[in-house]
Amino acid sequence: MARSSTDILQSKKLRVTSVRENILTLLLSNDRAVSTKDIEKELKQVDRITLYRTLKAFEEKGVVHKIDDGTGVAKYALCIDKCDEDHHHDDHVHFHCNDCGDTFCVEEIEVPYIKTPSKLKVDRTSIVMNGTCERCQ
Amino acid sequence: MARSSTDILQSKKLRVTSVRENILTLLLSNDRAVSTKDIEKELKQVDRITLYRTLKAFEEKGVVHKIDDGTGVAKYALCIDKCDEDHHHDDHVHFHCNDCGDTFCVEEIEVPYIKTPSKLKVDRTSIVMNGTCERCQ
DNA sequence: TTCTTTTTGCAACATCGTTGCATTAACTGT
DNA sequence: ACAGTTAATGCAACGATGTTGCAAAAAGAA
Repeated sequence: MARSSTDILQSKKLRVTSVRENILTLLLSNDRAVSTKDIEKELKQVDRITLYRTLKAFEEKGVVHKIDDGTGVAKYALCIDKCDEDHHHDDHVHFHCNDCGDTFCVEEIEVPYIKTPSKLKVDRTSIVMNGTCERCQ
Repeated sequence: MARSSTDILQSKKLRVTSVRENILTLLLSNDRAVSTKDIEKELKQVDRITLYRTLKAFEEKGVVHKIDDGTGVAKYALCIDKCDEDHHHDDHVHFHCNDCGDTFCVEEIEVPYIKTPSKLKVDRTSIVMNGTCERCQ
């Protein structure tokens, strides 16, 4: 049950650096998915390229998962503990609010089984919902 | 039941130009969704900017719908006759083959009803499946 | 502390998409 | 068929997102 940024990095065998700790701390304090722009705005000293590479490293190690909410900019959210480098637990629905623009994971809903034509071999199903979130109604 | 590119343009009150007819003809002859790059490759004389604007116009009039299959590049597919400028019939699943890279609409499957936390007001649900298509197995 | 490996930051580049503006082509009414 | 209006096209320039190569700096191991 890693909860501090340092713990998470060490448990995933990632070098503990201040950049990584800062990014991870920001992710820990957000329940919504954040974009690279969000992070750049918060952590002004972080180099853009480093940020991309850090997030890629996090993704590969199962620390975060990347969310494509249809807005065209990638967003990232912390993986819950089930994630590792082999398997991402992002089988939940992602919700994007058209008002505030926030995107977050809806852990309550599992991706349902959808019957597909037998000719197709389905590996992954991703569901994005658009609408209005609780705060914006 | 508009089937020729000219018919489609006229029925949607879009000016009939050779660029539009060429793009539309290409879309008509493809069952898979095509990217701007695909179109540029086929129709070399078409200006990139014109292409983007044409596709945007088509989208607004309900001639095509834009598909985000998670690869980062937008793809377009002809709307079936139900589409108009107010409502897009893209409530079907989109399937992206990881082998050949093709993306297409799976008209057979309607987007199922998914029970959501009552706090969320859902306007739209989009489902993208990843896997292997019939030809690639 | 020293050595090795990774990370960082810079520059430069690639791709996707948009905006402004002048030119050209398509439609409208007569 | 023609002139006038409106919309589409093509060019240049720009913006946002993301990547690669390389040298300097920092982390971890001995």
